[in-house]
Amino acid sequence: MDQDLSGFYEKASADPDLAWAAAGAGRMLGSPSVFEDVVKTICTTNCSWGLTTKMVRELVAQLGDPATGGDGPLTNAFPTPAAMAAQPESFYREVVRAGYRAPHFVTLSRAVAAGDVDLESLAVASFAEIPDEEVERRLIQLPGIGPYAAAHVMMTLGRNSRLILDSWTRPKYARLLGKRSVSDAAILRRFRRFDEHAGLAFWLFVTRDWIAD
DNA sequence: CGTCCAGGTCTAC
DNA sequence: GGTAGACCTGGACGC
Repeated sequence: MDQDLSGFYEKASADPDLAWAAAGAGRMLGSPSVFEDVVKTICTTNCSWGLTTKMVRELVAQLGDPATGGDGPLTNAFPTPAAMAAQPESFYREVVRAGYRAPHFVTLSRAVAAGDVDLESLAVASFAEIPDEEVERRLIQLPGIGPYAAAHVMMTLGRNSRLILDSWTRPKYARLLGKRSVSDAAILRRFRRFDEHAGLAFWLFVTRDWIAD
């Protein structure tokens, strides 16, 4: 919530389809840690939302620390990298039901727990210190993270340049335009004017109806 | 009961 | 650089 989006609002107010957002819309809610957002985002890939929440629920129920999460199993904290690193691949397949994502969770959590991969620095680094290109490059290097997932994680970091293009946003955008489908190139062109806020502009465009007005 | 596919990614041409 | 194929799961849908 501490992001300064005045630059975005300036451009949004000049766009008839997004002028409404200039009243103060615009943050993607992030998790307490980048690790948590990365894991959760992997859980959104190539599956139903129902399965996504099921996998996350299982991770939290099985590996989350009740002591730091409040009272009771429903408020467990999200598992730490170390807690996830201690589990074998079979746990992620058989208990979490993560399927082919299982080895990704093992590789990722062990790399983070061992200090070989530093995700949390991405949350505090300034745009000058680590430009979006570099953040995206590092994220895509992670197992199970591709262009879609990198864009999604970046939004939670307040890095709004990349567009979240997936099987939900693409048809939603096309539907809002009254078209059967729209190419990615056309979508990118439409939001190019928002520069470093292009991803946010696109996201607000396709989620506008989530906000009652 | 078989096929398709959902908030994709990765490998191999 | 662009693109088929494979890949876990589980709910929806057709037969």
